[in-house]
Amino acid sequence: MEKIDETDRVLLRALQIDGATSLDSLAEIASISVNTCWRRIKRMEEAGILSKRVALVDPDKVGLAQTVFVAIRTRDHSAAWLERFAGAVRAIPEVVEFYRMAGDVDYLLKIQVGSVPDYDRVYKALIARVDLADVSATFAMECLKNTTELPI
Amino acid sequence: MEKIDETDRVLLRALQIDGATSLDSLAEIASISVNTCWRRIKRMEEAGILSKRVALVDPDKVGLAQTVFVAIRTRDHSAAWLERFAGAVRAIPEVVEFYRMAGDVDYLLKIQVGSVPDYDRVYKALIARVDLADVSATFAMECLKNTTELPI
DNA sequence: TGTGAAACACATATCTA
DNA sequence: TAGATATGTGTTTCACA
Repeated sequence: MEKIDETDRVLLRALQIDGATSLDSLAEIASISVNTCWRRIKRMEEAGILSKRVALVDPDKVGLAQTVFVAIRTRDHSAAWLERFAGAVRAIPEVVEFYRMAGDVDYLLKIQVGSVPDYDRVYKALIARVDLADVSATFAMECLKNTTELPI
Repeated sequence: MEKIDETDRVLLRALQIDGATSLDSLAEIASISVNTCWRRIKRMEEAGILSKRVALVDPDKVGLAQTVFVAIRTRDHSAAWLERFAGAVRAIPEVVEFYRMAGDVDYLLKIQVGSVPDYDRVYKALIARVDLADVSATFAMECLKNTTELPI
């Protein structure tokens, strides 16, 4: 693991808020030269600390305001089954997050769709592909916070 | 609501994957001139469809690999209480997502920390600020997918 | 919509402390 | 290891046709 000092953290915080911040501004914020700043960012990109730059799209504005959390219990716990299951779920673009959990729920999915009927289509696609013991959906009524900023 | 055509969608898809894609490439992908491309993107930025450009940081590489989902039930359901509660929760940087839910869980938080003891500190900070009926945490063992790309 | 030019930003080299 | 300076190239932004 690459080590990160406080200056790196300052850069990461700024880039998490605005990924288009210029090198000039970043150098000023971190009180280092533009040159050093460029080298640090390049290093963090190469180390995979800064994984990518993306544009964020407002879900409301494109008709994808419905967030659904889906808790899944499975029958089969073999490695081969998991691999098949994980592949199938990852391939569904509406599934934006997907975790294997501790506790009595085996997997948790976060699904982003436009409406409840849209969710139903994703649900059907899901159960058509793999055999699941229990699938239970909970709908979000309101998004109070959703950030890509990690607490660095 | 601004209307979005298929060309806009092509641009959004490309920018969701790589927010640093040059206007030249975007224009080529969408088969439009650089100029038109620039104007479309500007329009979508102004309309808030493209909400921001950010750099994504790999949680593993900065020691924030532990994701915790916290289901909360409340005693008080007044608007004033909700406002106070929402403000307090939003201000906690470890809380990266926060939803008001339908069903028997009132709120769901996604918390990003480095370890279980770190989560405990966030938990204590949370219950110190607001009175909650029931708080139950579930830990993620493995992240199988986590994307900012909406299924546009 | 398209052209083009000015302004800006990036990536790298070289030299210095 | 970090900073100053210089420079060719690429990119964005915008006025005008």
